[in-house]
Amino acid sequence: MRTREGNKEKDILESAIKVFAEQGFHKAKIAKIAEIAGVATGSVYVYFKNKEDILLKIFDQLWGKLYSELSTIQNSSDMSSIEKVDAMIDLLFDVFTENPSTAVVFVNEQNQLMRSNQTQFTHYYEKFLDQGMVVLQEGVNAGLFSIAVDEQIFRHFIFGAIRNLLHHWAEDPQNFPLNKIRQNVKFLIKHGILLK
Amino acid sequence: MRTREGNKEKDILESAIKVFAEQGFHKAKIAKIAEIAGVATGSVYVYFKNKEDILLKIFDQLWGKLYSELSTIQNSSDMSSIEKVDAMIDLLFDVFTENPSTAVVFVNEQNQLMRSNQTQFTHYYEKFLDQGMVVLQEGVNAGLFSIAVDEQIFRHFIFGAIRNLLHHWAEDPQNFPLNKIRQNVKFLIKHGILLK
Amino acid sequence: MRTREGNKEKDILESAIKVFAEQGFHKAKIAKIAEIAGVATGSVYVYFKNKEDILLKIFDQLWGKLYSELSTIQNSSDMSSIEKVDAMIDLLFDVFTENPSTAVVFVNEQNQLMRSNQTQFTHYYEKFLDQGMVVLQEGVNAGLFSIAVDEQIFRHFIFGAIRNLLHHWAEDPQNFPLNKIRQNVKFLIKHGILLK
Amino acid sequence: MRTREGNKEKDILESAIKVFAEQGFHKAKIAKIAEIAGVATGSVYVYFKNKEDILLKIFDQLWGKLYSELSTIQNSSDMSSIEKVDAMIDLLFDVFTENPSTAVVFVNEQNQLMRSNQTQFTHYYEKFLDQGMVVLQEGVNAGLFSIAVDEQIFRHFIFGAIRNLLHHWAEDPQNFPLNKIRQNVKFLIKHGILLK
DNA sequence: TATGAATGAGTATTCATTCAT
DNA sequence: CATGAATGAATACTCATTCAT
Repeated sequence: MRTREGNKEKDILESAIKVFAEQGFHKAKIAKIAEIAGVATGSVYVYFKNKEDILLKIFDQLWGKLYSELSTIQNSSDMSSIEKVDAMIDLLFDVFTENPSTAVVFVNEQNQLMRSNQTQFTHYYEKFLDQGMVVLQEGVNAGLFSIAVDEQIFRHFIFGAIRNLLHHWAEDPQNFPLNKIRQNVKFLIKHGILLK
Repeated sequence: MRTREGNKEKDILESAIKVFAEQGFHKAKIAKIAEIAGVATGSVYVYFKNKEDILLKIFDQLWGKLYSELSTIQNSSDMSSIEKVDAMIDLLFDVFTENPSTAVVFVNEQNQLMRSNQTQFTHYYEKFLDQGMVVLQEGVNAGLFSIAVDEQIFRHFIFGAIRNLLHHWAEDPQNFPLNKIRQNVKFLIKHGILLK
Repeated sequence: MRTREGNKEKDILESAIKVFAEQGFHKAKIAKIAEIAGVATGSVYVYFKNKEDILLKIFDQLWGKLYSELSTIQNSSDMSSIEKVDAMIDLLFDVFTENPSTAVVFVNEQNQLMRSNQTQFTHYYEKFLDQGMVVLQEGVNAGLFSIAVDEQIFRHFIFGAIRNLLHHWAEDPQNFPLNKIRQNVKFLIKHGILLK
Repeated sequence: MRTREGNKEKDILESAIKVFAEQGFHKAKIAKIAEIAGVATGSVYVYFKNKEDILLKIFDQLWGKLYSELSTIQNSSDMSSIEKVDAMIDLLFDVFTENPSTAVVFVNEQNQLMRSNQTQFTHYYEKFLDQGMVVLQEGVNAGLFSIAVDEQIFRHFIFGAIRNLLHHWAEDPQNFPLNKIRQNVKFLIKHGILLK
């Protein structure tokens, strides 16, 4: 049988994102992923080493894209550090808005995967985070950002905050309009909650 | 009773926290939890309905304690809203510092559990969050906190931030001294990253 | 604590008959039997060696009673063989009518028990059957009953027939009035289905 | 397919009949059934939903065959009702003689299964019994059979009698030559035990 | 490449039985 | 005798992975 133009690997990956988002990694069944992808169970193992490898490639794709786009922002010499931070936040929200299932998988599974698979996890993730650090450092150097905050701590602070918001948005999009979240995050990062 | 002293339920709960923290819920084996608790496998089912019930009771205990202590803070009429927010943050860091394994279990398992078990999840969690909202609202009413931020969004913002920081601290306590994290979080929440 | 006049062994036996009848032997739980009998789980093992022993004693009681009453019939010198056969059938129907749960347990469990526990099974059962054979033999000797039929075969024939009818009566007493069954059985045993 | 020839479903079914007959349903182990069938444990679940489903399919096969053959008898216009009854009895004895293990499973397990699984039990069983009723009714209408006997009662009478005899034959074939049983049953059904 | 029937290791849970009190 | 908390052996079922075709 000739598969027209079908990209089975892509089909399986997209199917897996849906199933992982709905069922969670552990409860997701390979047979179900294959069924939705329209391929045989065994075909999954033609393209992926095992179940975890699918998850790994999902994150590889995700962070590869995010890193690539962040690089573009970072290289925009006409943007201030403040604008770059806003653009970073927009980038995260844009990517996850377009791929809500991916957001759910990211929120629910990435931590566990990173724990059990420290060596294989995509290097794009670290590169993305490092790139973000550069933006922040530039702001500090330019006298725009406070030096009272440790960069590593800030990175986990802001990342955890956004991740949690995306999580709740993905579960209940109605009550958490993304634009409002986006504006609030930008404001909080810059000014905190204290007036003045 | 065959065993003179000892609270088996407590032993099992503490053992389970350790094992869940180390292996994650899915990979944790009941037999291992029983072994570490020093009881027979079957005894686990004398005190807990099933594996998930152990997790539920871990969170019930955790949020029960946090809610109780937050209530004390909230009722301290001699504290300003700003001091109360600081106290809340200290509370979270204190409790998790004293129970690092619980912190890991919280970070890794609570989301998944809440998804698959919305009805049974401890009500203390919601009460804790609501209590936190009251503190924030008081600050807004007192003209101390910005009204530019939606309360629900702020709650998930700050909660996600702290959770992520605790996660990285629990995994690598050396490189993330908790006191520094604590001070940075307090600062960021109040002032954000912008100078002035 | 003093138990007034309570005969715990009897209570447990009666409770067990109910539970075995409702759930079947394998699905019946000792804890449930104890609960209904109003005793502690462990007390069951004061009076019975194990679960199977309860069943053994149920049948011992049943066949002991049936054998005893059959002996009375057998010794009635004023009854003809035909009358004795009728009386035997009445006896079976009477005993099981008074103890429908026992009928269910007999029908569902005796075969399996006899298979797995050939040595311990109550000797009253065999004695009852042997006694029945004597009645039959007397009828043959008196020229009343056909000699075309093997006694062993007849014994299993009539016994299986009655057991099956009791089974259906116990499950659905409305649609199988016992008196009608009783009359039909007596007729069939004597005359078969052929007219003339 | 890894195995060239061989019908695994059939192998498992036949293996299960043997094991169920020897051990009884509850004591039978899936692993043992698989071993005797020459397949892996998991393969059992490729063909059967669960342990009970195997039993269900055993009875489906059994009663499907019996019903089919009884239909042939019933449609034989050249047989009298008396001959049809004889043929029915022969049919039962023939089928069970050829499959002694199936006879044992039937005798020991069908009642319990029908109780716990009223909805799923094979419809062939009821159809078989109904078909038998038609034969009997024809005999009554033709003035051959007594009308003193309720059909439902007769059906359970004769069925229980034969089942019990098969049971004892299956357990001890030496002492119960089937041909003798068969002849005796035919005689008893027609004439009963009374001379003349 | 693609398939899907076959595999078998792995584990939560049950419950008859025990025994310290 | 009576208790019931504690025990731990026993097993049906799942599902990621394989491999003959």
